[in-house]
Amino acid sequence: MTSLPKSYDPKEIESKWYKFWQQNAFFHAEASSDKPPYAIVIPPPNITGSLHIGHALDNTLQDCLIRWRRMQGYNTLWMPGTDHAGIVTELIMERKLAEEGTSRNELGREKFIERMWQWKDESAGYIVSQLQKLGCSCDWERERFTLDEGLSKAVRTSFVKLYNHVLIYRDTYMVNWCPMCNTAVSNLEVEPVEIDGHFYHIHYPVIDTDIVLEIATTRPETMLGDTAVAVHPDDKRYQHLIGKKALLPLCDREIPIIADDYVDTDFGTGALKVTPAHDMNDYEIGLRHNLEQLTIFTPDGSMNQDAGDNYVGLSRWDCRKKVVEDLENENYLVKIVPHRHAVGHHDRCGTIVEPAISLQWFLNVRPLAQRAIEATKKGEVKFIPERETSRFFHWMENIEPWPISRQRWWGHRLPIWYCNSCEKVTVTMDTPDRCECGSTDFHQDEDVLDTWFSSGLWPFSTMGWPQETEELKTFYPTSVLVTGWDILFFWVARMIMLGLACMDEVPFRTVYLHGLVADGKGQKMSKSKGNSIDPLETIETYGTDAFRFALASISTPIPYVPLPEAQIESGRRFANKVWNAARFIMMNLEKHPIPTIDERGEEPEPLEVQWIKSRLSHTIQTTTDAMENFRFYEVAQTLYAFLWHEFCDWYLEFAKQRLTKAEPYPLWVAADVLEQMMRLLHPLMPFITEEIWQQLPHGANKFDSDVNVSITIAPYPKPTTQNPTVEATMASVMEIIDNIRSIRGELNVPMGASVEVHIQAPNTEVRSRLETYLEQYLPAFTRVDGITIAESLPKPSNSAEAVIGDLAIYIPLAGVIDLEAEQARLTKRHQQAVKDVTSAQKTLENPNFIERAPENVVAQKRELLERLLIEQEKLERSLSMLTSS
RNA sequence: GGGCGGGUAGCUCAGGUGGCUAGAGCGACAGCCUUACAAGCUGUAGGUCACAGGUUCAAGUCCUGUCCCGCCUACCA
Repeated sequence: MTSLPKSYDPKEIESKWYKFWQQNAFFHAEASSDKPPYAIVIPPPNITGSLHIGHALDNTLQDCLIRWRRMQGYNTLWMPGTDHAGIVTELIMERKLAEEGTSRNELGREKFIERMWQWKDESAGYIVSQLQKLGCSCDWERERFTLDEGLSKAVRTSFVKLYNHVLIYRDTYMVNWCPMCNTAVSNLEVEPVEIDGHFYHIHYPVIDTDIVLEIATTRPETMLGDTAVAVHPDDKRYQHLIGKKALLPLCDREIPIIADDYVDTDFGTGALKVTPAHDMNDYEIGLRHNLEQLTIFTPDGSMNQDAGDNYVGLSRWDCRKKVVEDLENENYLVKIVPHRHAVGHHDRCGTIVEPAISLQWFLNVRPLAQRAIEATKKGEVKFIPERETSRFFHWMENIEPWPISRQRWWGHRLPIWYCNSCEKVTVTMDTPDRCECGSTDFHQDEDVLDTWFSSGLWPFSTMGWPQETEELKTFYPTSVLVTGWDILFFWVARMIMLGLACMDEVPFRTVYLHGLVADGKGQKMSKSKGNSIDPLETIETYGTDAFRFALASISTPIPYVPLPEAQIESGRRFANKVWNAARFIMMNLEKHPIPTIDERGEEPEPLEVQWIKSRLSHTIQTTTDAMENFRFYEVAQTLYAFLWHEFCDWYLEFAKQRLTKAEPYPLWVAADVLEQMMRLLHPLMPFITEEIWQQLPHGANKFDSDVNVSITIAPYPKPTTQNPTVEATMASVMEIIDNIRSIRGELNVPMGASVEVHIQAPNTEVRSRLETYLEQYLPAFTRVDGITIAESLPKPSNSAEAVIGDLAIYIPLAGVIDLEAEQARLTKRHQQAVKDVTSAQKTLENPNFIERAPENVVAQKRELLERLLIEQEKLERSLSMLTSS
């Protein structure tokens, strides 16, 4: 008896094979090789993080590509690694510290970083082991971490290089400031969220007049930092006030009334309070009019001394309340109206960001973006789906300087030193020895780099840059980058820019941007929404292969791919189906072992063998094309349909039938087809395919001995011949079987009951084919009591009938047949036939169609109509017979 | 305000350059433990392809407009 259990149990099998693969270093890429290179760098997950559904999809697809190319004989490198993920990771640590009753500031920089490394060391293996559970065939010997020595050197090297090209500079500018994280962030990290706020209308009295100006603001507390009121120069209502001064309520400060085009006369009251230190637009107005920039917030988002004695120390929100109260008490508040508007939130911590003026380091990305655009236009990088290209261009064309310094500790410290004597700035790889002024006393910049800076170097820093390594020569530019469309700007764009800047070459040839996993309702899965599937739990319940197959199945080009539980169940059922097909074949192979090639005689190829080979070839072709075009859902669907509905539903039934007649050859072919299917399926379902593949017969009678070590390095199947004639013949046989089954089903013939089948086949050639094949095949699918095939034969009384073109199939059902049911059945078929005939006739009656449509289309239509007319006529005749009898 | 994606069976989705009688999975219904598989087998039902025009011999597919849904993006305080 075979060792395969009745149901597929993934647990043991999965851990067994992953170890085997690793021990044999199948995933290791050669730094140089005769094989063509194929490389993917992993989007590095957070070192302290755990596998979420987005990772699962992303890495499954990458693994599919990598395994597929490896089998195709490429020298494949899947470069793995992790990211230090600056701000998020620090935030989590800070939460931990708070629980311990301490804080980052209490610990101090050195101790804090020590803790971070400790935590990193503790958790580093976690995410890696999860990726391995998922089956990822990464080259783990090359694993990298963004804070590694090598990668840190890459960061410093690129920084110095960019600085020397005057692309990195320091500037005082308005940036988005997170009061929670106490750092500047880039505008990409700011997520605008629509919130229900208010419009506060406030009176600003104009000095030396009785006039009051009414301004409207959503942030009344910022008035404490107002240094002007602006109106549009053409606004008749306010023109006469330009040049006068307004009295700022609560502050007793006189501020100028200025004219600026920026002001929209139709919005609000048309009078704009100007807070140059706390609003991007006001900042620019301030620069134009040389206004004072009055900062009223502290870095942690409360009011500073300049907000005035009444407000100092209050939080932004408490201050707002108090300002509104005070305005009301002093009769400056006109009204408060509800107003919905977008407010920027820090995407890492959710805090409302504060535009603030600060001294930061910037990377001038404009020239880099220009190069990236040109390279893309030249086709050096291709985006899939193509629509992403326009999103990429749009962002690149409107790009702004990137603030790269972060007032944090966990990350790459800026390689910038300030002389303690003369203030001179030195940017070098390591601490400078001495300053121009002769001093040897320096201090390094306190800030670290935006995490995305080091991620931007990932495709080459992981391969040893700035050294000129063999890996870089072999694998750069990499082949594909696979990630979600949501980080096109964050990461992909930066990699392209930095790749061009540092390597003079784009980092990858193709960018495949997949959708984001959504729940059954189409909502993006996320931990915060609580609608997320836990990949590890899913793997535990369904098995990795089932999960991976489900993920591949949903990978259509739409932006949000729904992953309902049922999809994963479907994956599991499929795995089980695969398992049982293999089980069936192997059980029978024990009884009918495959002879070696020498022992084997010339076997005649029965129709079904020719058919399955042709279908397999077709499947290989479709699957390969789909893989080449990143159509993973099509790969999954094609393999599912072939394996289940052609191989299992039909071919194995044929093979069974042959076995009853002691004809094992089709079974041997089944083993061969299964073996090839395992290879086709391997990129999607690595574990079960390895298990089955290993159990299939190997050796002289089957495969080359040097590739039979593992399916991971077995060749990906290539299409052979396809045989349309055989396929057509088989299709007609199948159609007859389908019709007989349908009649039995609809007329409630019990499973066990045998029926006679009479077939009228006027065409000689068709008749002889049917005589050959039906005898062989029919018993495999339905119980028959004898088959009669003739050029013309009478319809037996009390028989059911099916019509296929000029064929008529009669099944005598004396005593069983329900005449009414049969009449209903035929009537329905007839109605459909009439409908189809009418539609075909309409087309063919149109002279323009005959004239202008391609010949083959016209011919096809004619054939169709002919066939439909015959069917219609036959059905009519049968119906009239039925009603008259 | 711009731009993109979507609206096809009860649900979730396929339907590259227009051309066989519009498909799949899941679900529903009916019947089956037919010794590979009940995570299975067999059969059945279910669609005026969002709407309105247009181009064409031919439109789910191309064009225009409209209506919904989602997303990206923008300095309207």
